[in-house]
Amino acid sequence: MTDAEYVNIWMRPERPARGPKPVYSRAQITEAAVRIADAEGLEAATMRRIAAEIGAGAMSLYRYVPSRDNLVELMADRLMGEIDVTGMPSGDWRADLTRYADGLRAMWLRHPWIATVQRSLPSFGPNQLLLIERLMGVLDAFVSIDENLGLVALLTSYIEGTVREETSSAEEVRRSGLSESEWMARSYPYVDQLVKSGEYPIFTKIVMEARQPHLSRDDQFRYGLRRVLDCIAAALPPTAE
Amino acid sequence: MTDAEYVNIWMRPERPARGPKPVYSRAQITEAAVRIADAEGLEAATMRRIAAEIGAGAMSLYRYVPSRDNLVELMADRLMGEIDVTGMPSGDWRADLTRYADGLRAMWLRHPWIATVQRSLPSFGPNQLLLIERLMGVLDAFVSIDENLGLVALLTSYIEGTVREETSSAEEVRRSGLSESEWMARSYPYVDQLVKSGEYPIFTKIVMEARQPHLSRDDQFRYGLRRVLDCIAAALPPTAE
DNA sequence: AGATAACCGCGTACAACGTACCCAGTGGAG
DNA sequence: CTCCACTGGGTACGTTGTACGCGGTTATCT
Repeated sequence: MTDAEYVNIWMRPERPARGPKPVYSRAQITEAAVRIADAEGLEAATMRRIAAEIGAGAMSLYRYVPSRDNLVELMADRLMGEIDVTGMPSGDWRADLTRYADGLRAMWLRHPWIATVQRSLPSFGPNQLLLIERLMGVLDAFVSIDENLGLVALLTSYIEGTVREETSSAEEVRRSGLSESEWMARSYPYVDQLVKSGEYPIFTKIVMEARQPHLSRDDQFRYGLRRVLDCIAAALPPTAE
Repeated sequence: MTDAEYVNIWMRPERPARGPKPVYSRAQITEAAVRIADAEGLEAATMRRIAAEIGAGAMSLYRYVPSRDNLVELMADRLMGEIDVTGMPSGDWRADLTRYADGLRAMWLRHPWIATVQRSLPSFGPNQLLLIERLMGVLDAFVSIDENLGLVALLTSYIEGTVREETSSAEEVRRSGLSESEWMARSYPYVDQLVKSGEYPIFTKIVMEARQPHLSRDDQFRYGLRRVLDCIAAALPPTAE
């Protein structure tokens, strides 16, 4: 079986049997790539840039990783490892799911570039697998596996959807290369024109509302999360609480 | 004001005052790009490829669109236009939101590449604006604008989250260039190894369950949607029904 | 009517990307 | 010791987005 015949990175052995000791490692490369993506966006994490970060030649990375796409999969799984799900299920499903929600959101806020990579089903890295076991273990005693999948998907969708909205404008500012105030000044005329046209009353209400003092992002998230958890509670048998 | 100073495509006028008549149009270019992306994925919609599709030179496109990123924004807004929200609010909020949900999901299934483009707040294209007005008009009479934003976000997150899951493995197959059966055969050893290890009982349950006959995707979606709508109903005042 | 300036389509060119290929050197297995 | 599977990495190729400039076209101004 040649390297090209692997369809999944996780099956490919990292260390060879013979030959000189490798100087670098998958973990080290992944770490460097994540560091660059955090600071300058995923598109800045090019093979040459990552190699330079760890002091290697560009082509050396391909001894450890079959392609850039696969490296991004490694990066995504590394991020999953940041979500603390130890001790789940604890017996208090609400507390467990809240901890997961906070952890997932915090991870996304640390690594907003994760929004641009779509994970696919077959890419079950070790960290993602562990997350699935622990997280779905929380409701496993109460509902069928199908129901469990649906409820976890609902929760995760809520978290990812809201955090996507939270980070998107910040990412846009970063990608444009403009300062935030300058970017706001550039965007203003368009929004102002829409508001003044009078054709978009609800959009206008949103804009006006956005200018008022609000709950913090955290509180807003918690508020919505409580609603989702209530929704989940309604799907559980009465024995669950 | 030079072209470079526009921060938003929607402010840039399409037609000039003087000079020869343009042969092409933004709409035509966007249409061609969407057609290519549907058939071969967003990454296949390169500037040269799009230009070839409409019989133009590669650089001609830049007379109509400032950059490829902006063209993708145009494409995304064109897709928003496919969601039928005419006649909303109709007075029956459940029916309205169900129609929106079905429309959004169907659009994503037609254009799965939309998952890879992250929309940002400032990019309010005409179709997106219209969608916001109609969709948020549905609950506008019952709740505050903040509450409305939260509920619509919850609904949209559910739809996009589930449809993302639906399309991700199909997209993976397409990107790999393998046939579906060949791809399944390649993936099998890894999943099998995980199952046989005995370390992932819940993952194993998921895999076993997936081999059994199921509700259709549509029915599964409708089932989850009903749960989300019930959750929304709980947040509305009693006068809403 | 003629001059002007703003626009048109598009060919050429360049930098940056992922990565195929090749090389000389290295160290465990026989 | 010999062998060869492996190492890091240099060179090179195809593809990408797009800056620039050309010669032709047309609405506006003198």
